[in-house]
Amino acid sequence: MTKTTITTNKNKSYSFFENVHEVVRLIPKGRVTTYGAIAKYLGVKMSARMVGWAMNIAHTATPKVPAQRVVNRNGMLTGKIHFSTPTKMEELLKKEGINVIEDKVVDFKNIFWDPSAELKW
DNA sequence: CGTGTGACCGGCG
DNA sequence: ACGCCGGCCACAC
Repeated sequence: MTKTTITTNKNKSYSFFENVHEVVRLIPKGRVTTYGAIAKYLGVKMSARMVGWAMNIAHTATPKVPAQRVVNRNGMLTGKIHFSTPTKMEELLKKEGINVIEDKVVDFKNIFWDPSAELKW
């Protein structure tokens, strides 16, 4: 669905968005990652903003992208505002076993999942 | 077609 | 130590 026509043609080169969404979907349950990590994995570590922008249309992407597993460098749920409800992101994370306090992931560095380190190409 | 923006990150003052 | 500003790429208007 979603005839938004990202690339108009079925070119083999997938959009940057598709790549980001795919990586986010690869995040194991109970783990979180950062925009910078995803950007770095995609080869654009400097452009972490693009990852965030990709998440902006995450709700339009299919299948649903677990954007709740993506947080900023500080482990804070920066993108929770863009969810259906401001607390939706926190609830989803808690359901996955991730404890969230003050919109921040508890023991973030411990449950941090680096695609570059785990996937290693 | 050109400009602006965007859920960030990192460096510099 | 804190605050500000620049930067990168892609999409929407």
